[in-house]
Amino acid sequence: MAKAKTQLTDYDQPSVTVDVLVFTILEDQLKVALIKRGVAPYQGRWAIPGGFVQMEESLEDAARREIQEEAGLNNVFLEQLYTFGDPKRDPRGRIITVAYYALVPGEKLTLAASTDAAEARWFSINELPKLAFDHAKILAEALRRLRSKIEYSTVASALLPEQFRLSDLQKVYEIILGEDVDKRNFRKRMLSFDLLETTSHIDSSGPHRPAQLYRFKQKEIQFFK
Amino acid sequence: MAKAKTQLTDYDQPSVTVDVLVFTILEDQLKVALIKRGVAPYQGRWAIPGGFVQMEESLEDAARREIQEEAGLNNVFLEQLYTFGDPKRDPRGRIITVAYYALVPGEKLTLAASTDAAEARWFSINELPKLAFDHAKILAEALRRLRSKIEYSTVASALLPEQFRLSDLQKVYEIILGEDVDKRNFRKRMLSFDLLETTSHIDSSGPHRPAQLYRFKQKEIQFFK
DNA sequence: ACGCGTGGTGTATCCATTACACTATGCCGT
DNA sequence: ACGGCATAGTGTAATGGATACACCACGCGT
Repeated sequence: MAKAKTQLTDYDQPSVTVDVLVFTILEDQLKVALIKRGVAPYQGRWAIPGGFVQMEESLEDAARREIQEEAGLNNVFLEQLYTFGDPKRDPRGRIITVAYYALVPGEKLTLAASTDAAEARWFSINELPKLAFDHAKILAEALRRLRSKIEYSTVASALLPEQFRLSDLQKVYEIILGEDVDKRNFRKRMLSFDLLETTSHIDSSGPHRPAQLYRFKQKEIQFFK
Repeated sequence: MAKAKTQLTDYDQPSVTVDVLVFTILEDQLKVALIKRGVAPYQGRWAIPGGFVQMEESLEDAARREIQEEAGLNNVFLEQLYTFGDPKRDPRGRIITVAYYALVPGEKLTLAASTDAAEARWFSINELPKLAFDHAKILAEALRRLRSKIEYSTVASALLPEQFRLSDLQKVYEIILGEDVDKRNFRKRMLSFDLLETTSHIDSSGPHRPAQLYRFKQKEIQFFK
C-alpha cells in the first residue's frame, strides 16, 4: 500500500468517492442506472455506480468520468446532490461519498459493466431492488431533488432530445411527478415563461394530427418566473 | 508522516475538511464568523473556520465540533451546503471541503481564536474583507441558500430566541432579504401557516406599546404551505 | 396630559392558478 | 374517398393567494 505523500495531517483520513445517479426516461418510466456488485461487501446487490476521486480531477470531473465509463456518455446534465459521510456507511472503512445526479435524454443508451460490477441495468424507480450501502437513502434524496427542481426550472429539457413536442414535455412532468397534468394549463404556463421556441419542424409520425416541435431557447437550465 | 493504514486504494487521496459558516444577527445586520489566518497560505487573510474530518466522526459531527471550538456553541441549526473539490482550491494540496452553514440566535456570543487562527470576528455581510482560498464563493453560495430558504421555511427561527415579537421576526426577514417587508401582509402570511403560537409573555421594554411574544410551535424547521 | 414610538388591525385590487370540453388534422383501413 | 381514430391544439370563468395601503391602540417619558 502506498504511503500517502500528500497528506496534510499525521492522521488517517477518510477516502472520497463520487457516486452518480444517472436518470433517464424509457418506456414511459423514470429509470436509474444501477450496477450489480461483483465483490463483497454487498456482493450481488445493486448499487449506484461510483468510484474514487483521483488526485488531479475535480469532483464534477470525477462524476463525468464515471458516467463515461458506465454509460459511455458525455455532456449530460450533472448536478451535485449531497455528501454522505456517516463513518459506518461502508463496512470497508471510512468512505465519504459526494453524490451527483445526471439526466440523459431517453434515447439509445448502453450500459457497460465496469471492473467491479457484474452487470449494469436500468431500473424503473417504481420497481427498485434492495440497494447496497446507504444507496436507498441517496436515491430517495435524488428523487426529492428532481421532483422539486422540475417545478421551478427547465431541468426536464435534459431528459428530452433537442426538439420535442409539448406533449413529450408534459409526459416528462407526469412521469417525474407521478400525477397527471392538465394539458391546457401546462401549455399556457410553459409558454408563458418565454423559454421555449417553435422550430421549423413538425412531427408527423403516428396516425394522427402532426405536432409542432419546440426547443428550449437556452441549452442551460433556466428558472421560472 | 503516518502511513494511511485504512486507505482502500494504492493511490494518494484527497484530504477532507469541513468549513462552517456561522451566521447570526447583531446590530441589525447579518453577520458571519471569520477567522484571521495565522499561517501561510493566505496568512493574515480572513477565512471561514474549518478543520479536518476525523476518522470516527460524521461530517455533521465534525461541523458541530468546529462550531463548539470556534464559538463555544452547541445545539445550533446546521445544514450541509455544498462540497467544494477543485484540485487547485488549496495551494497546500488536494483538499476537498464539505461546507456547512449554521444559524445562531442573536444574543451574547463569544468567538475564540483557534490554534491556527490569529483572531476571530463577526463580519457584517455588507462589509466583508477579502477572503482566503475559494471562501468568497462558498460564502456567496451560503447567502443564496439562506435567502432562498427563508422564503419557504421557518429557518428564521434559528436566528431568534425562543420567544420573540412579530416585529423581530419581520426584521430578520428584512435583514436577510435586504428589503423592506409590509407589516400587515407579513403578519397575515406568517400567522396563516399556523406554525406560530402566542406565549403568555408580553414584551414591555421600551417606551411604547408592549408587544405580544410568539414562539414557533415546533423547534424543528418547517416548510410553508 | 400629551407626544413619541412601536404594536396591531382590514379591505379592495390584482394576478396567477385552476377547472373544464370541443374542434383540427393527418393517417389508415375499407 | 370517406369515415373513424388518435393526438394536437385552443379559451374562458371562477377561485384564491399576493399586494397595496392608513389609521387607532397603548405604555412610557416628560
